[in-house]
Amino acid sequence: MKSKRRRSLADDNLESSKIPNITNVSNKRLNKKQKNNYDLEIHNIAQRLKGFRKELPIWKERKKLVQVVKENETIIVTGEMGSGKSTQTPQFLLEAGLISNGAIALTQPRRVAAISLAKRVANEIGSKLGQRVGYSVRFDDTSSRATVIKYLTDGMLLRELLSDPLLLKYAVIILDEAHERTMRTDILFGMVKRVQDARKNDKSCSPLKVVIMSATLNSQKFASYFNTTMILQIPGRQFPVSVNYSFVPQPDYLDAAFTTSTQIHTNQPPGDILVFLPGQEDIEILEKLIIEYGTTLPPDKLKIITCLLFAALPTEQQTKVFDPSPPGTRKIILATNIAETSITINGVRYVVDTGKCKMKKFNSRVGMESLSIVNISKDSADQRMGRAEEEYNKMEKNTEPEIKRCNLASIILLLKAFGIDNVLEFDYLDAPSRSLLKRALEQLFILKALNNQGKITDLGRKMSEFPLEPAYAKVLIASEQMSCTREVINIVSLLSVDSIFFSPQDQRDQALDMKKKFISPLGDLITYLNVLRSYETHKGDLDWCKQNFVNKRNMKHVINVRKQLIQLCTRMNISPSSTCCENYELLLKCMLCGFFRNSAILQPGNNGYKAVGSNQVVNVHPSSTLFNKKIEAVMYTELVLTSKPYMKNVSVIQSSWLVGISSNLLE
DNA sequence: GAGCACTGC
Repeated sequence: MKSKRRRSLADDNLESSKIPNITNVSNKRLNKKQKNNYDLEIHNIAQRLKGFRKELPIWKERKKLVQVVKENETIIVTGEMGSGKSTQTPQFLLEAGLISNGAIALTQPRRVAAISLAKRVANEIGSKLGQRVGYSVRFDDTSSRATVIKYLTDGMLLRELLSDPLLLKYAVIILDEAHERTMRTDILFGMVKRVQDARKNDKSCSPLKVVIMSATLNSQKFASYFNTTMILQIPGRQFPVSVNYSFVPQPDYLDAAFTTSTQIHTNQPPGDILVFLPGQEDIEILEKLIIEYGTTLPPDKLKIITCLLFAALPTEQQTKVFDPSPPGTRKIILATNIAETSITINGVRYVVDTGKCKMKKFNSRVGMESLSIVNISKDSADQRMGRAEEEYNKMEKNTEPEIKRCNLASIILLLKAFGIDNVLEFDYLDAPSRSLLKRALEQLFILKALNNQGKITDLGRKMSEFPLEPAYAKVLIASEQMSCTREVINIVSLLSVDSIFFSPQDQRDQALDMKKKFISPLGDLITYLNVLRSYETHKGDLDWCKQNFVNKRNMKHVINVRKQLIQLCTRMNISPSSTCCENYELLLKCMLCGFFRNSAILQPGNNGYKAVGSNQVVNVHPSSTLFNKKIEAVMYTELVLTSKPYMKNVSVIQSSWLVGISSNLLE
């Protein structure tokens, strides 16, 4: 446990709040005089920002940076947050005239980061967003032909590889936040190496420069993987931070978090407290404890207000953390790791870190995912800033990369679509285990995305075009023959969010009650369709959503996904409006084309279900509308291991449908 | 009759 002064959580955007953002102003409605004023203002802002740029630690290194990029194919740049590397590196290269034959791409693992960096840099070079500087994230692309500096999510660059295998648009690719080791960045490492080689060997192509940017830890590993010795270290900014450690490990982290925060409250000067906890349950328990403690405080003490922060919380409640604490109060924010990278809160002076987080692991043997509480890595702790010293030394240096612990089916299909036939021998920075790879290949083979030689099929190539897990893409393509594409698009979109419902703990019964009117006897998938239909009848009205415990933010995402899938289907000559009307039997049969392995048969007696593929005993999750319903045969989209193996998103099927199902599948 | 870290296309 520790408490300390905390620096801003923002990376390179320390001053962005002080800068008026005018990049979103529409130019169309301005008259000529206004237009001139507007251009002048952009110019003025860029001038003012020049001062800020010169104060960044990376400014002193700019000549060296440009020189090493000129002299090397690949370089590693390390630097802590606030060094300015993400905003300045592309500008230095641009100003040095290094990119006459293509643009600069800079990838980020998160959308918000890509967007805010692009806005910031657009202001700095005095350009309108979407002109010389732009960004590209899912559902939102502001880049144009004029764009020379493009910020994009790692997933977007992966998608661009499908249509532009040599990335010829770009002269420089910068992979930022490399230490985070998302599955997508890990694949990009191998792919940019290949693209670099391919362009070197093809005299008609210009060479590709690669810059890997990461936190200081582990730069050597990147250097040897990329066969370079060029590591440029940028000093970070200095912040007055004091770290207080607990002398002994804390067995009960929740109790320790409670004691530490209340001690800070009684002994330390005003300033808000941010507490990192692994999940919603702990957050809610600790809130109760703190509120109770608050009632015991003498009237002359600061009052405590609590704020909760986790991803599943509706947006209005999330934004409460940004309200400044009223005079005479101290705000205690109880958060998951959403506050580690994604959200910046002003006014926080103390951080209490339990050092725990939840991590998803995929068990390839049984094909189940589970979520467990684990110790965070040093990378993470540094981000959260320090913690009990003894425990810190015991921590793993880095979080285990995603590629070693997640389901690889979709990423393997993408590699196959890139023309990598032998995915076992792909040049991974860290290779995933054989069993994870085998499981992914098997799944793709069963879906007929791969043939028995492991080569990608026409169907597999089509599937890879969709931003969906392979089974969903398969169902979508199968829906063309079965004339139910409209319904499948809806279902697949609805399944793209964690939950379309919101159920606050204190209103659980009301939430369940409101859900009843949507319930279909055929199970969860058709129930979701009913919710979507009603949501659209009410035009997405916020009050309707609240009344019915429907998560508006997630529904908006559903609508966005649907729009994208409709566009993709149209482009691929799959009519997105073909409908089975309300022939749900046909619809569920179609879903079975992707999920036939995910079916289970009710066991005699009270022994749950037996999964068809693996013969293991599985149970209907209590959140399902089919819980306790004793259906003869069911199909599910997800199997999770918690206290038992549970099936989620469960539908009624007939066991007779399973006979000969694989011969019915698309070739 | 259980349990819902966080991203991304």
